[in-house]
Amino acid sequence: MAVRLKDIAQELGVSVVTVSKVLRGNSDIGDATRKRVLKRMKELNYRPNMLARGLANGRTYTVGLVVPDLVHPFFAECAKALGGVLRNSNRALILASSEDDPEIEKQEIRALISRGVDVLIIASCQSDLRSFRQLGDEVTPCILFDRNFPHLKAHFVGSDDTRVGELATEHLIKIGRKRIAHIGAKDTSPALDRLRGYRNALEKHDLASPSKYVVIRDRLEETGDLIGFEAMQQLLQLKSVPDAVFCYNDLTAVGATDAILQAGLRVPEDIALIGCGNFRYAKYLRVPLSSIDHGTAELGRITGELALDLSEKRERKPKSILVPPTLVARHSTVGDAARPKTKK
Amino acid sequence: MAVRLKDIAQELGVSVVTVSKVLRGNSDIGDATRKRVLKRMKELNYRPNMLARGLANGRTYTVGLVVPDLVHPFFAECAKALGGVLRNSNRALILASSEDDPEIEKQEIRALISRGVDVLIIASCQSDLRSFRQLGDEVTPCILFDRNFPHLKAHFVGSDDTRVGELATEHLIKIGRKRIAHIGAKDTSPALDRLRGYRNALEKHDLASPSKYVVIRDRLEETGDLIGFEAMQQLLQLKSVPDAVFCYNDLTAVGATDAILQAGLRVPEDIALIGCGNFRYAKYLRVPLSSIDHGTAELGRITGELALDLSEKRERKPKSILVPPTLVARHSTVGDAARPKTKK
DNA sequence: CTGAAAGCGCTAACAG
DNA sequence: CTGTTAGCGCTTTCAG
Repeated sequence: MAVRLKDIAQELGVSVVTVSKVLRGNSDIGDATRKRVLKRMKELNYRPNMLARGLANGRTYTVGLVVPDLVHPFFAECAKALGGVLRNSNRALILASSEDDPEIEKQEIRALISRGVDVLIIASCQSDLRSFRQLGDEVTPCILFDRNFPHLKAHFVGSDDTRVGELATEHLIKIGRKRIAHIGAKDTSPALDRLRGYRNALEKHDLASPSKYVVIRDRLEETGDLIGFEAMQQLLQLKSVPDAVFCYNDLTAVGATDAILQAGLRVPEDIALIGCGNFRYAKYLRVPLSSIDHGTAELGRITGELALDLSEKRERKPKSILVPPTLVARHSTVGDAARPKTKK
Repeated sequence: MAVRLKDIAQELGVSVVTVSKVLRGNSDIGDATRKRVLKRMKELNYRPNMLARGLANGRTYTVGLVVPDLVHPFFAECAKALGGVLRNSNRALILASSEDDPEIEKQEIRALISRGVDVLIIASCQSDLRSFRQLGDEVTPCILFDRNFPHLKAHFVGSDDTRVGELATEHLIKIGRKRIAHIGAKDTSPALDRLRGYRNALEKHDLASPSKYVVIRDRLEETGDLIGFEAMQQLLQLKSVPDAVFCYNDLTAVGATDAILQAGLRVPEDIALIGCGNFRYAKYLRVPLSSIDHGTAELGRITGELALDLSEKRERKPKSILVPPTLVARHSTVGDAARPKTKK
C-alpha cells in the first residue's frame, strides 16, 4: 500500500502520534520536529488514509447527494456548484442518481449512509412523506433539496415555486393572454407549488382556469420533450384552444413548441409559451424560450454552505431557504420585442 | 452511532465473526443461525459500515471519476451511464469536477486516492504526459477516459476521434463543399485527433486546407458558444469565406450558427455547419444541428464495466477501447432534405 | 512538548 | 459449523 504515518514515524524516529499531530496542525509540537515531519511528508507524497481517519473519529468529510437525474441541466448545474463549495473545504461529493425511481433512491440513501457521509442532500422522488421517513437513520443530518415535504421538519433549500408559477402566469397575463393553460408534473412539491402559483395568478386577475387547461403528466424531468409534445397536442384538440401555456420546465416547453409549429400555428402569435429553469440553450432554440430562472448555481452554493454548517455543528433547528425566481423574457412570449431588450 | 455487528452478535449470543459471515453470505454457517441473524439484521435495519469494511479488507467498493465539467452534456451523460453500471454492482461513484483546471484536477485526484477508490477514471485536462504521471500512486488502477495520452500505457476508453474528424469532414465534402474550415480545441487528444481526421479527409479528396481555415481555441467545453461565435466571426473576415465548418463540439457550432445568421448569411445554404456530440437539444435548435454522435451513454457503460473488471482482477494489460462514431445529418448541413430522412 | 495504550467496526486466517 | 486472535491506519485520551 501507500505511505503510512507509521512509515514516516519510524524513519524519523518519532512516534506515530507525533506525526499525526503534525498532519492535523495540532499546536503542541516542537517547531523542529514539525518541520522535519512536514518535509518528509512532502518528499514521500504522503496522503492520509481517509477511511482510517473516518473510522477513528466518526467523520468522513464526505457529503452525499441524491438527484433524480444527473443529465438534467438543473441538477447538473447544482451539483457542480455544490461540488465547488465542498472542494474548497476539502470535502468530497458522493453522487447518486435515483433515475426518478423511489426504490433506487431508497437503495442509494442506504448506501450513502453506510459510507458514513457527514451530510445527506436529497432531491427526493418519494411521493409521500411516510415512505421518506423510513429512509434516514435519525443521525445523519439531511437536507431536502428542490423538493420539499411540507410537514416534515427538516432543512430545505429550493426555489420559491409558488412564486415561480405566479411569475410565469402573470407574465402571460401581462402580454394580454386570456386562455392560459398549464402542463404540469405530478406529486412533487415543485409541481404542486407551481400549479398553485398558476392558479393564484389567474384568480387574482379574474381569469378562468377550466380544468381541461391543466394537463398533468409524469416523467417530465427525463423525457419532457416527448411528454410536452404529446400534452400540447392534447391541448390543441380543445374546442377553445389556449393562447398561452406555462410549462413545468424548459424541456417540456421545447416539446410543446414543436407540437404547435407542427400544427401550423405560430409561437408566440397564436400561442405563447413559457418554461422554467432557464437552461443554457434556451436562447438558441428554434423559438428562443422565455423562462423562469430559479438561480440554479445559487441554489447549489447555498446548499453546499448549509451542508458545511451541518457537518460542523450538529444542532441547528430546521432551516428553510427559498431562493426567489426571476423572469427571463424571450421570443416565445414577447416575440420580436425580445431582440432589443434581452440580447438574442 | 448506528447498529453494529457487535450489537447483533451480543443480542443473539453468537460471535461477531459469525454475524459478519452471514452478512457476506459466507457458506459455512448453519441454517438456523443464519436465519436468526438475518432476521435480526432486518429488524434493526442494520447497515454495514463501509469505512470499517474498507479499512479491513483494502477495498472500498468505490470508483472515482474526474471530469472537466459536470454540466457538459457529454460528461453528464457518461457519468449517469457509469453510475448505473456501478450501482448494479453495489459500487458508489465519487465524482469530482476539475473545472478544466490542471491544478484542481491534481488536487481532486489526490483526494480520491486518499479515499481509497478502487479505480480512478479520469478525463484529464493535463496538457502533457509528464505532469499526468506524477498524479497517480502507481497502485490504484486508472482508466483514461475521453482524453488519452498516446504514449502512456494505460487503459483508455474513448471515441475514435480521428474517425470523428473524417466522418464530419467527409460529410461536408459529400454535400459538395469545397472550402471547409475547422474550429478546434487545444492540446487534448480528442482535439488533435479530430483535427487529424479533418486533414485526412481533405487530403484524400484533394481539397485545400489553408492554415487560416483552422482556428484553434481554448475552453471550448464550458463556453463553447461564446468562443464559437467569436471564432466564426474571424472566419467570416477572410477574403475567401469558407462554405462549411466542422466545429469541435455542438456548443461551438451553436455559437457559430449565431455568428453566421447575425452576419446575414444562411445555414446551410451559404455555410454548412456540423458539430460533435449530438447533444439532446440538437434537433430543437434554431437551425437543427448535424452532428457526430460518439455514443455517449455507451462510453459510460463500457467504462463502468472496465472499472468493475479492474477492481476485481488487478493484473490486466492496458486495454484501449475506441467506440466508433456515427453521423447524424440535420438541417445545418443538408437543409430541408433532413425532414423526410431524419425526423425533425 | 512527546508518546503509550486503547479503540473505531469490520474481516482474514486459522483453530477447534 | 463456530469462534479466537490479530490487525487495517488513524485518532483520542492521558501520562510522562
